[in-house]
Formats: sequence, C-alpha cells, structure tokens
Amino acid sequence: MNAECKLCEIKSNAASKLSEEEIEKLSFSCALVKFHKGDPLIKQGTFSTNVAYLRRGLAKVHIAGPYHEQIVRIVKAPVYLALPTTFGDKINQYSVTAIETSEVCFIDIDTFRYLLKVNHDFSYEILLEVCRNELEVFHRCANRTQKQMRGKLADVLLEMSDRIYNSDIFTLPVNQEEIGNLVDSSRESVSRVLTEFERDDIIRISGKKIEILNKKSLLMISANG
Amino acid sequence: MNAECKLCEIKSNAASKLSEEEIEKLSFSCALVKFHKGDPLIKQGTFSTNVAYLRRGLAKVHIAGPYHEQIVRIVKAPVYLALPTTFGDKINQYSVTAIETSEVCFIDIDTFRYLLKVNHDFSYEILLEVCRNELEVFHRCANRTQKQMRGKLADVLLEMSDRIYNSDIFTLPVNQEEIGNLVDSSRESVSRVLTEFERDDIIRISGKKIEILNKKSLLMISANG
DNA sequence: TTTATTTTGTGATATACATCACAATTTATT
DNA sequence: AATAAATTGTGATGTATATCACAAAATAAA
Repeated sequence: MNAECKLCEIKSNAASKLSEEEIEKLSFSCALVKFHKGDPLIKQGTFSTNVAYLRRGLAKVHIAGPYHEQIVRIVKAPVYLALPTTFGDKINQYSVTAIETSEVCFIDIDTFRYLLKVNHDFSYEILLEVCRNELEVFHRCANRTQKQMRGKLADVLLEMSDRIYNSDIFTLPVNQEEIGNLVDSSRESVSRVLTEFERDDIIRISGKKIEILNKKSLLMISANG
Repeated sequence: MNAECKLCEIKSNAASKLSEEEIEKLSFSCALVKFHKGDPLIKQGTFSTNVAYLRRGLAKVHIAGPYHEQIVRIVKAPVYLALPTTFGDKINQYSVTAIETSEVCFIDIDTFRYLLKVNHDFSYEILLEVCRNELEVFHRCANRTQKQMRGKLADVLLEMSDRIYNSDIFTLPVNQEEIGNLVDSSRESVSRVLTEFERDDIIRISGKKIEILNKKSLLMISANG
C-alpha cells in the first residue's frame, strides 16, 4: 500500500468503508513487504505489533501443537492474517508462512485501532471477518477429529481445486509432509492414499502436479469417509 | 436483565463500558430467561435473532460433526454465547445447551448492533472477546487432534477443577458419553480410562462425583500423553 | 416399592493409522 | 554434469482406540 492505499485495488471489505482521509492515514502507517515461498510472515511466540493483510499470494497458518506442527489452514489473498492473535493476545499464538510469492501490508496497530474507533462500518466489517473465521475453525475442527484420512485428503484436493486455484489441474504448494500436518496424519499415509487415488483413476499425479479426473468420486469420499 | 440491566452485577466487560443511557436502551431489548439442565439455549440450524449472554450457569457448546456430535467446550457464566454465529452467519452454526440451571439474557440483535455503532469501547471489547475465543479454539483443536485419550481426559478433569468449579471435588455436569464427545472418543474408552485413573489413585469416583487426589499426576499425563 | 430407563463397567475382537526401515526418485547445489 | 539434499513410495510391524456384546449399577418413573 505505501502511500498508495488510495489507489490499491485489493482493498479489504473493511478498508473499502474508509473515507479518503482515513485511507490517507492508513497509507502512512502501512508497509508493503514482498515474501518468497518459505518466508515466515508471522511467527508464533513473537510480539504482535502489526496487523497483517495478505494482499497477494498464498500462505499457511500453522501452530505448534503438543506433538506436531499443525497446519490450521491455507489462506489465499486477499485476507487479514492475524486479527485474533493481534487483538486477542500480545503474543502471536500461531505462525503464518508464505507458500507462494506473497505481498503483505503491515499496518501499525495503533492506527488500526484508531480506525476501528472512528469508523463503525470499518470495525463492524472486521468483527464480521473475525466471526466468520471462528465459525470456519469450528467446522474444520469437527472434520479433522471425525473424518478419516481419505475423506480429509479428498477435502484438501477439492479445496485446492475449488477455492485456491479454481482449476482441476494445479501444483500442490506444499509437500506431503505438510499435507500430513494439514490432515493430522503421517507423510507415509498421505503418500499411500494419494497413490491409491491415482490407481482408482480419481487423480493423476506427476511430481507436485495434480489433475483431478473424477471430482464426483472425491465428493463421495469427502462425504462418506 | 429486564429493565434492570442498570442494577445487574453480572455485566460483561463490554456492557460495563456502556453509558447510563445506553444501558437503559439495552434493558428495553433484553429478556432474561431461566433454563434447566438439558434445555437448549441455542439450536444449530435455526435463525439467530438475538445475542445471548449466559448470565448464570453452565452450558455446553456443541456442533453436529460429520459423524458424531462434538462438544466444542464447556462454558461458564458470565460469557456471551453465540457472537460468531450471530454475526458471522444468519443461521446458527452450533448449538448451546444448559448443563446446569442457567440464566440467559437474550438481547435484540438490532439494539446490539446499535450499541456496537455508538460506543467504540463496547465494540472493541466485543472484538477482543471474539478474538480470544478464536485463539482458544485453535489451541483446543490442536490438542484434540494430537493428544491421546489419557491426556485429553486429564485436561477435562483439570479444567473442571480449575476453571469451572475451583475445587478438587466436584460433580461432573455431563455423562461419560458426553465426555467422549468432548475428547473425541467413545463412551467405553472414557469409562476404562477413568477407572484406570482411579486404580492409580489419581482420582476417586463415586457416581458422577469426582475427587482429584493427585493433581501432579494429572498434569504429567496432560503434558506427556 | 416395583418397574423401566439411563448410565456405567469390562471382556473380546477388529481396524485405521503410526512408526520404522530403506529404496527410488526428484530437486537443489556445487 | 556430478553430487548432495530433499522428497516420495512401499513393505512389515505395532498400537491406541473403536465397536460389539452384555452384565451391573444407578437413577427416574410408575
């Protein structure tokens, strides 16, 4: 954003509620930073001094669980990254790491608080975003604990195809170990099920490239375990 | 609260930021309802037309997962009950059911929105509450998926003792089936582990009454599985 | 108090998945 | 192009916990 938030075309729902003057204010306390795959955007355990807005790119939200790293979800720009961790606690309660080239706007937290204070439409939009996120986490958690591997892996593939890449052919932005962290299972099991899906002509794999051949089957597997 | 929110001594952090006049307004759109164990306070799938504030009592937040009912957590008054489901979606995404005699203030959502609009301190407190909740859900989810039964059951017992009842002797407000739903395991396994804990002199059980004899052990089990 | 209902205890058996071990392949580095 | 490092594939084995089945106990209803 820099001093150009005004011209930014990837404004959040919330930011689009701001007045010219408020946008100006935002511009001055906003730093646009570019990241590469693997770069940490937010690190669990550090102080949160900024609101982070993922303007472009793809990132994984992950937390250190009691035994393994857990990937909570994959987020796609445009989206705020750490609202709950910024406001709910002084210390970041989770990490966010780029899994594709990304751009993040770091917004000074005091400015952000000021905007929350002076513009109710803005603050209401932020509240909505946080609420929607929380609902999503509830459902994700129920799925993670109840579905078994095949169902969860099917979900991941469908999500990549439908929500992230909008295409039946895509390149996985993470390795199988990370997929394991996303579905709470081991790297080996992910590999096994993936080859099983290929054997059943549900997907075609070459390296990290995936082509979905039979989406219906995936939906079935997602629904019935 | 009725027309007596002014005098209410169990105000939320947020409500305590309201002016006299605003409290008055709140009073007029607020209905206090009493519930008994087992009564549903909020039902998943129905329209959410009110903000619910658990003024007194204990309740379980639960959602219908793909296979079983999952108890997300046990909440203790005073606490707002369905903020994310009220603002994040028109339809309730989870249920809340009383597990002890409880009192709930149902607040008209338009009035609540009005208060969010006119009083930033109030709306900031609400945002904080939602954010903190979300962080908690993250951690809970990581625990549920990674710890094994003994660890999770130890957590439940510790939570009952430390957060809910503030005592080493308490009466479980739910049956073993529900504890299963809370730790994602079967009723039978809960029973087995509970008797195992008793055999190891970690707890004493008589019916639903539990006495914690060795909290250190529970903490160990919680930490190390 | 008697009868019905809900809740709990416990054995036997089944199973999804983890873990270990190592080869094969792919990707990155020199 | 050669070498090193990371990622993936696949068998063998182990284990935590689900499920089934039924008895025992506790609680509620008649």
